[in-house]
Amino acid sequence: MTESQKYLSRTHTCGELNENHTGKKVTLSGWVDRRRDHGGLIFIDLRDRYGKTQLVFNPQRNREMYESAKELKPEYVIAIEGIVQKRPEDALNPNLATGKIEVSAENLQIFNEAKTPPFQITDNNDASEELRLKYRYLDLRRSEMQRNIILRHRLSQVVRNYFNSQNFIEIETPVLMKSTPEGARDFLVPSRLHKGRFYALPQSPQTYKQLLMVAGFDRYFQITRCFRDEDLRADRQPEFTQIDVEMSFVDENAVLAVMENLMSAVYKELFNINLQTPLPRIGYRETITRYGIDRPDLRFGLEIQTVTGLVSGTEFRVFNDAIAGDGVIAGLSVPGGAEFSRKQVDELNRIVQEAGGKGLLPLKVKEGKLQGGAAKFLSETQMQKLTGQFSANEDDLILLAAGETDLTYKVLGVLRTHLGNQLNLIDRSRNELLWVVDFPLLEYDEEEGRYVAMHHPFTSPKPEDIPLMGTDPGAVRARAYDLVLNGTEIAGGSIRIHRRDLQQKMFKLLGIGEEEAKEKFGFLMEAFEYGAPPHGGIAFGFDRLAMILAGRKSIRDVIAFPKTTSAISLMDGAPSSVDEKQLAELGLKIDVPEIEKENE
RNA sequence: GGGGUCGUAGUUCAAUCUGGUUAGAGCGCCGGCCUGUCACGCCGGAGGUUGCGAGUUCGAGUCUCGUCGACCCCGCCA
Repeated sequence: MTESQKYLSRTHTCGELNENHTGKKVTLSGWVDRRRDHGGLIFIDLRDRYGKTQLVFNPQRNREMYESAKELKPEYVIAIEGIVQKRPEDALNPNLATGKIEVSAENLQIFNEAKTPPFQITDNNDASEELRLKYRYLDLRRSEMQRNIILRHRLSQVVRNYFNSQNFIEIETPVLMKSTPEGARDFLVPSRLHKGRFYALPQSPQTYKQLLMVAGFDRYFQITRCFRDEDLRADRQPEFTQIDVEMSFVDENAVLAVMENLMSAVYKELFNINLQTPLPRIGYRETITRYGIDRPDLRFGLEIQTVTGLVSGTEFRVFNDAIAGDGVIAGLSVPGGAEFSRKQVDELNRIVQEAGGKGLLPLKVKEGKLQGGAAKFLSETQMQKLTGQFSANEDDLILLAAGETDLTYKVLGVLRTHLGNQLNLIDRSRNELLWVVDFPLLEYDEEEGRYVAMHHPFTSPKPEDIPLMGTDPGAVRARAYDLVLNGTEIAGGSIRIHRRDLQQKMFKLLGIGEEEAKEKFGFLMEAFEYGAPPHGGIAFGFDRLAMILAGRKSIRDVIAFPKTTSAISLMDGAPSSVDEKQLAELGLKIDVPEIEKENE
């Protein structure tokens, strides 16, 4: 029947028919979503990416159609020709865009039958992610996933339109590039023409976009894939997408303003939300002391207070040791926390210790006084000042931590995030964007015994801090900035070094010798000698941005074909071993004791 | 590299703590009935190497060890 039949070409999608089409002869195609067989009457929901439309097979209207509808099972791919008719008044479906009409079938074409899928293609899908990933093409049929992917598409369109309207040029940069030191592990690609040599996949197009600035493309952007061979997380995949941006003849303010306008366009176009700009800016040091993290979630308070001076001069060793060790005493106040059970407080203590801290000193606010192990060391005045600084009220719980400065703030940051979630303090309807600025240029890497770039080696130091490069490298601040949305870093960038001498100084600080610098970055250094403009830029984590905008907890939900936390593609089995012939062509030998057998 | 949660029917889970008869339920699937359903309804049925391997035991889904896999976190991710 299907072979001899003329191909039925759709005239409409499954999401667009309404009462105005009543009486029209139409053809729809799509997947059978559900069949409701009443014996004497069969309903079928036909689904495509635009929506669902109810088909009705009435034996009194068309006996043959009715009989053939009995064969139809979920996920069959069909075309149906029929007449649009209004539904009876008492059989409307207000939950469906097409719920006022139905199509009475007159002609059916089955393009393809379908096996029973391993999980049902429904919105309230509870299949395991493992199964969804293995059958990703089925998972992607679900409207929830389609919404995510379509939102991602709309986001990329807004981005392209915005940058185009602002005179930016989209330029593609190589995916096969030179392996560079510093940063993440590279994915390597062997070369057949040059055996024993390797390309690297870009961790980001950083050097290329700087060279484009030297070339005079003073406003560049690209939505591009980046690769980092590191361990995965809910918000980290080995390949991910960046919105990469670079501008010439700009300072921080110009870059930030362009990006704020981009975010305004995104919220306006996608959600019709007017974003308040300019966005707040907070210094790195300040965000650490207030939130214990460089990407604070501003959707809730619970700010950290530093009380080192306030509790000095006591007999309490924990405080005095911290002070003597040049550390801090800081904490936060939990509203109503005095009612926590012993077990709950122990749990918080455990979290702090897991994060590397020594522990917490809990102080309950009861009848205007503080209760707890540390309380007996505090004078009446100190207690009052403490409750004052924390703005603590009756039955609140002040949690203090004492110790080395960076660690103490870090553990309090972990504690703050935990409490924000546990106590449901996070207002999920809010979108809290902010800039974190004035990052340190370098951080000391204990393992390597040298300074490493906090951002990357091309980040410019603040001009007034350049003299410190020789004397106190750790104190040098960078012209770097991060954009943070609801506690997630969604973009990071900097004003770059554009002079060879300063770049060389930077390499030297990083322990990259002149030879190595020449060998790895000689092309960039040379370019700087032919007239490099001052420039700077930024890169957005496109997947993370899409994830947050889609209200998801994992970037896997906004990536069509993501990998598992062990970097495997469950659908196609990548990575896989290759045959000897391929290896021989590349001049490669595998030196792994036991190559794991691929499943299937 | 480290820590944690999980792995039982096609699927989502129960039975595991406290070892003991035939490993249950919802959804799906198959068959039957049903002309206004839309998560249709009703009746019946099929469906299991309890991830894999070893050990303890008279006896293991259950306890122990190993291993594989998924997910979350730390390290790592300029």
